[in-house]
Amino acid sequence: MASGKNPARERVIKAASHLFYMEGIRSVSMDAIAERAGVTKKTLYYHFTSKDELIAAHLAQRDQPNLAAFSMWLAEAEGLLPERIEHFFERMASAASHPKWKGCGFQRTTAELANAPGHPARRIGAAHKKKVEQWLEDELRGAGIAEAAPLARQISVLIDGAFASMLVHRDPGYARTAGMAARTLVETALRA
Amino acid sequence: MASGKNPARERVIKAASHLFYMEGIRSVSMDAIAERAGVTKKTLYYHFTSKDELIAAHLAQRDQPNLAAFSMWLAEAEGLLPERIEHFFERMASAASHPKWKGCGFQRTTAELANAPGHPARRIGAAHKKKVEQWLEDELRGAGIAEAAPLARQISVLIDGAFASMLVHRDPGYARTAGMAARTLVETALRA
DNA sequence: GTCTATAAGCCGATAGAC
DNA sequence: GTCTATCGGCTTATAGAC
Repeated sequence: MASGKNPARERVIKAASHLFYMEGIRSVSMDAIAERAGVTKKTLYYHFTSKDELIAAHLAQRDQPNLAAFSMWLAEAEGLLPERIEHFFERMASAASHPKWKGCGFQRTTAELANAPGHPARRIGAAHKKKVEQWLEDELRGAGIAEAAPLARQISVLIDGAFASMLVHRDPGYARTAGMAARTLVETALRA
Repeated sequence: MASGKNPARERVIKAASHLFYMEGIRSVSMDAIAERAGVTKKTLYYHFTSKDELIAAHLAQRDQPNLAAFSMWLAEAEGLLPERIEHFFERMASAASHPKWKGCGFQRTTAELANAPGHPARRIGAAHKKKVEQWLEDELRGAGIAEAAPLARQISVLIDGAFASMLVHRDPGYARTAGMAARTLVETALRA
């Protein structure tokens, strides 16, 4: 479905994704998306019946790549679990150091749609974060942590806290702060 | 109209504050604010030269009450520091249980203004979070923690992570998750 | 309360593929 | 011939600002 079979549709999602992440949801117009995608608004509304649907499609497309990046950041790390977790947060910090970085798209979209709890994009965002949590739980259990679920939840809270703090203060150092906390929590769990 | 004890400017800020928090920044119009405040748009633009200025004023007004609430949540707690910190997060959870709760206004405003790093409201938001961090540091040091600064930073990341996670999943339980993590971190620091 | 700009969404028509 | 994907222009509502 999302293969190269539909150039225009793909270009629209790509354009929307870029603009939504860079500018925010509500400040981006459908006209701007159409222009950037190189299609007319008629084509845009042929593929997406509303802006809300396009917002959801944009987040849906970011789901897997995001999970893959997270997975890689942990997989590439060497050493024992505490060091590997800390490396993960170090990678968050370096990602946030890029000048175009503007926080977590899922979190920002959720914040901007706080008045629309049933919005399709909200569901996709929540599902994405749950997947992160589940992935963490599997990794922790695989590394020998017995009570993996609560620790995975705690680390996922630290991840989102790092995203939020780095954006507020424009300081990647907060990911390292979160990493130290996560390391302490993992070490404590390993001792139990 | 009904001025006197309730000056127009105050009513405008109060109306804006309510609408911005409930609906988000960009989805609230100046007309809606004027209507809710019971003033004409002429009066509104007499007190605030732009919407951006009003956004900043709204956050500035929330700064002190927010800090006061945080302070109370910790002050009212009994027991030792780890229990008191956990109580703080429990109070976050109960605040988030109210049906009208929609996350942290500072965090959501920052997210919505992610494309405007120099926006006055961004500076006020960042300053507010720094004050929270500083207040935590003072409290921790007062409770006998030597290296209070890094721990305060870690707990502030947990606070923002709790705000973000509770909003995404619409589940106050994430504040308790953050509370357990914070408790572990405090206990570890106390042992050092 | 008026102005100007711009937002989201809609419509009839059409060229090429099957 | 029908179907699919595309195009340009238009309507109505509402935005911020004075």
